[in-house]
Formats: sequence, structure tokens, C-alpha cells
Amino acid sequence: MTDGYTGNRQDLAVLGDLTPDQVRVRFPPSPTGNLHVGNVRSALFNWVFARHYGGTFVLRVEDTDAGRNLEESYQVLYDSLTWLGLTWDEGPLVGGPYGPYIQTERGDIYRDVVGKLLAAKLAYRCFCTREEIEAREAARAPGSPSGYDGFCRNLSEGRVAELEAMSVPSVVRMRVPDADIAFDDLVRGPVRFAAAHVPDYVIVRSNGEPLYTLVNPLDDSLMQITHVLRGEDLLPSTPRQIVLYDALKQIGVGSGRTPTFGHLPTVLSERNQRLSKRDRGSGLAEYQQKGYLPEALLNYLALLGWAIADDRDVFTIAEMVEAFDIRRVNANPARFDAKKCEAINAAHIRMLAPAELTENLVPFLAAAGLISDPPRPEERDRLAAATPLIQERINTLSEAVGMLAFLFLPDDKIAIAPDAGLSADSIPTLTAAYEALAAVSDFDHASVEASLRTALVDDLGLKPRLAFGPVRAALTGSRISPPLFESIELLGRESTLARIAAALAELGEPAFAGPSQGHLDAGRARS
RNA sequence: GGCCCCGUUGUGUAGUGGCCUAGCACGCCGCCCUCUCAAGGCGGUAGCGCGGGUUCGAAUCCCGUCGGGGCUACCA
Repeated sequence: MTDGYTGNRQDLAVLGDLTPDQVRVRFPPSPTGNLHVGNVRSALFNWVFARHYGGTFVLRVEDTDAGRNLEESYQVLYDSLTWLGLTWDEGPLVGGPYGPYIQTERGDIYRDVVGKLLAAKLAYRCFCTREEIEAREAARAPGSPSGYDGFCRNLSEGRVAELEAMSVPSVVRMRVPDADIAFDDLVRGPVRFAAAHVPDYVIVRSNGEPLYTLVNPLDDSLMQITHVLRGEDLLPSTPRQIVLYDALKQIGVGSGRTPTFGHLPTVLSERNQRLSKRDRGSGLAEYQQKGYLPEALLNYLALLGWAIADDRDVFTIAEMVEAFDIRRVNANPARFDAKKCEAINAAHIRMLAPAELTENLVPFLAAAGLISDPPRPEERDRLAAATPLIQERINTLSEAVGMLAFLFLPDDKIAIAPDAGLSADSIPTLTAAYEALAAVSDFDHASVEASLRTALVDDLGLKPRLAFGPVRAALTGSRISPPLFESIELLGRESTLARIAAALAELGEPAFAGPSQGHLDAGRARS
């Protein structure tokens, strides 16, 4: 079937005899907790690849190593992918024609296939102990290939039965043919491994449990996976997986085809090692907590090995889906740069419609106790009005908490930072500001600005930055804040005057207590 | 040790023999704008790991070398 597809011929190199909609890729994480950004990158590339061609994205949970699985990790996994927007077409929760999609639920399938592999002599029982294997390896000439030497390869059936009768523990190993293995990698081009360096490997533990070496390729075959896009660290394991695909073909199990591989570059930490769980910034949860937008994180991760154009690096996921080409992925390892990641996030925050940003901000302010959850109408209104003031000032959503706190705190909870720049010298400025603001008729930012400029810049002859600094400090507690006049408008006359009065009092201006009441009352009366 | 992958400014990339006195972005530095901080504008910094070839011409092709990373489990 080749009708209906109008893609360019370059896609043919990727698709081979497949139509685009036949593309099936998968993301096979282990449920070990907090999703790693390196894995997120893999998930992203597979997802985008599937979406680009209109194919299928499968989620499969690889939990055959029961000791490492955490019960809650399954849910963390699903929640993480959902948060990222990397939705799966088949897998846990949604099902599909090739389930179950959780490997610990597939034991019967694995046992059956192992039996067939054994019967066809494509795999065999190995009774060697670790010690025996190591001893023989140590005895080999230096420089010889490492790995299992095939000692149990040709045990007679009688001998195998005898050892089993004696309950000698055994594993199951694949019988790797004595032939070089070569394949074309979508990212790296042709890759070749010499037969001598692909040892007979274990596919079933002595306790009968199947290993990743078996179940990963087996499930890919069973689930009709056409393209395997994964980390470069798995490149060396590819030849032995190809051996397994060939064996499955011979016993008539699975899709009968070997997937096309594409090995993505490693994501390195800033110290040049593969990004590990121990590295700061390696877990998805950190990005959620700091307030990264999923689209932004994904955008940044895509940049680690892929470029949408030579002069652009901020893009939407939709644009990535449209433009993605696996053969344009770079093969060299990429360092994770937290600063660049943050810059991309900032760019995405600025791209948001203000109302969207407001919605995204709510959980952060609520978690900080600044607003209720859900917000009361007046809190939501004030947040919505404040959003434009910080949209181009924050790099992550959580930064909004510090920047907007003064708008949601009660007047008597404004703590003026020691470095906010207030001193006794500020008294005349604040007094003049107080009187000017008390007299403003329409308390909008333009009127506020006009009146403060007149009172402080024109009348007192202050330079603007010196004029407004003390006012900013009195109102926000800091020398840094969103734009002052807009902030004053949002705060309203009452809070504004109260905060200035409080600051004056704190600066030891007892004389102020008198007139301040009067002005305050006047302000109230007007508003 | 063996095997595999990779090598363009600090970082990510563009570049597939002449358009490259190497482009873009982040970072960093400076200036402008300016009520602070940002944002924005302008400018600057810094790179083809090294050595041989091939070619009229190489970041681009070949060989070697050095460097980095990965794998080498009855983990995934």
C-alpha cells in the first residue's frame, strides 16, 4: 500500500515499505519514580515521530525487575507524561490490541516464547556459575573478546536433563550466530559489530524471571513496533537484540520484522557525564515545581540534538511535529544547559496569552498561601490585572510568587527589606508622596504617575530613580518590583497610603501620625 | 583490557568541497531605552581538537592521532 501518501522521497529512507500511518513507536520506561529528563527527551522524539507521520505511540511499562519498582511510580509516570502532553495511543489506562502493556502482566507470554526458543535450539540452558565464567575469562589471553564463552552451548539433551534433575540452577542464553551484525541507524548511519564481540547472553534468570534482554525486543516485535528511537547507551545492545528478532522470525513469533533503529545522543550533565538521577536538574519533578511550561521544557529538550532552523530555537510542539525529521538529529552528545533551558521557558511564558498565564500562576500563588485555592473572585481579578506586569519579568512561574506577594499580603505584613534603600532621608519623599497620592482624584496609574512626578520630581527636584525608590520600598518592601504606578493602581489608595504611613512611622516620624489619619480618612471617603 | 559512538566559540546548533575573513541562539561584557527589575534595541567576546594527505580549493572527503562518552550484569 503506497497510495495516499504525498511525503517527500527522503521519508522513504525512514519508512521503507511502510505507509506513514503504519509507523509504530514506543516509550518503554521503568517505573522507578521521578521521570528523568533524558527519558523525557526519548519519549518526546518518539511521540513527535509518531505524530509527524500520523502513526501510533505506544507506552509500555518495563517492570520486570520487581525489586526496583515503586508502587506509586506507575502513577507518577502516567501523570508526568500527561502533564507533558505526550499522550499515548496504546498502553496502560487506554489499552490497545497488543496488551497487556505492563510487562509483569505478560509472564505467560514470555514463558511460552522461551519454551519455543529452547525447543528450536535458538536458546539453551546454561549451568555455569558466575565464578566459573569469570575464571575462564581470566584465563583467556589478554585482548580477547570479553563475555560468555559458550561453554554450555552444546550440552547433550541427556546432560541437560541430568543437571536439571539434580536441580542445578541454570539460566537461558541465546545462541548467537557466528556472523557479523550490521544495521543502518537513522541517526548514525551504518553500524557494524563483529560476531566475536556479541556473546551468548542471558534472557532468563535462574529463578525463571525473564530479563530485559528478552522482553524488550520481544514486546517490540509482539507490539508491531516499526521504529526504535532510544538513547545511545543502548547502541551496543542492538546487535544481540537483532539476533533475537531473527530468532523470533524463525519460530513465527511477533511481527516478523526487525525494527529500524535510531540512537539518540546522550544527554550529558554540565560536568560532561551522562546526566544521572543524582544530578541537579535531572528529574522532571523539579521542573514542575519551579514552574516550567511543558511546551518549553520539551522545546529545550528537542534542541539537544535537533534544530528546527538555523536561526530559530523557540517553537511550539505543533511546529516541531510538522518539521521533525529523525535523520536531522545530531549524533553528538549534548550538555544540558540550565540557563538556556530557563531562557526558553521565559520565551514561552511571554508567548502565552495573559489569561493563560494567569491560570498557570494560580497553583503557585495558592501553594505559597497568597491566595485561596480556588481563588476568590477578587483575588483572581487582581492576579489577572497583575499578570501583564510580570509576564516579561519571570523566567519560571514560581518566580511570580516573590514578585506578586506584596499585592496579596495584608498591609501590616509588608516587611521592608534592609537593603530596600529606606532611611531617614526618605521621610520628605514619602511624606510628599503620601500627600500627593491622598489628593489624586482618579486612582489610575496615569494619574498616580502624573501626581507623583509633580510632587517628587518637579516640586522636590528629585531624580526620578531617587524619587520613586522609597515609594517602591514602602509599598513592596523591596527595591525591585513590578512597574510602580501600575502596582499602586492595583493596590488601591487605602493600602497605598497605609503602607507609606507605616513606613514613615517605622522611620521614626511620629509627627506623621496626626495628618496621616486625616488623609487616610479623606482617601477612604473619596473611594 | 575489549567493543561501539562522538569531536564547529563557555553551552546548544547551522554548515554535506568554493556563497565561511564560519551563521543563529543561550551565556558573558558594554551601550541605548528607562520609576526598580525585566523586556526590547545596538555592539562586543569567543570556535572548526591535532597531524598528515586528496583537491585549483576542506569545517566539509581519506588516514592517523589525541580527547570525551557509552557498553562490557542472572539492572533496565
